[in-house]
Amino acid sequence: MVAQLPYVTLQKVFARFAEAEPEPKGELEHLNAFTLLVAVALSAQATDVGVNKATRALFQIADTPEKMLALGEEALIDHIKTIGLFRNKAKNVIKLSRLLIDNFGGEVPSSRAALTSLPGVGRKTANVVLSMWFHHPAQAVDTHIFRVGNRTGICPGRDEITVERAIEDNVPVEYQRHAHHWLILHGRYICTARSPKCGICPIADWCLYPEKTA
DNA sequence: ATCCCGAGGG
DNA sequence: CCCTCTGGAT
Repeated sequence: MVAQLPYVTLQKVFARFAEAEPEPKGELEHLNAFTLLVAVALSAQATDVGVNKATRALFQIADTPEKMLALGEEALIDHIKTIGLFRNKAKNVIKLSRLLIDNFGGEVPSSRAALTSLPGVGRKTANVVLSMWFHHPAQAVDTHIFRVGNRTGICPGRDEITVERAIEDNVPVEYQRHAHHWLILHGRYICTARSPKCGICPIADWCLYPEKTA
């Protein structure tokens, strides 16, 4: 088993997160459900800053599946060239736009099965759309949350699905709605992959990391 | 387990 | 230079 913080401690941890940032929001720019889905798909192994820079102009001309198809793969590549994995992503976004029109009436579907049937959309991306757009109780586990969860002991797990369950089972219910963004922002700015900023960490008092490195 | 794959940080 | 970034498909 991976070391996990007790429930009473998690209450204090999340109360601290809530105190510092009462309404945490994602940092991926989008205009509607379609652009959110595309933005999240593009964000794989890329920074939100880089994705936003590319999608700003893109979404102005292509904010619907129809317009994305009209734009076409080559022109789409021109827009997202600066993002890693751009060839696969461009191909996926075009196919996905086609499928939304053919199979879902041009709308972004609201079930995990339907979402993950789309190319380039896996469990993580689906969970982000489900929770952010449809307000379903889904926990998306990205690279930050996986690292933070395991390093601190807040929501540990050998794989992403185990971490998802750790959040659902152990994070106090009243905090689950914002758990995703609290953890992600914490991982992005404080509990960074390299040289975490433990000196300014608001939850350092309860973190298991010092024990692990001792 | 491996490939995809550019930009930014340290 | 090496590592990391809101992963997914094979």
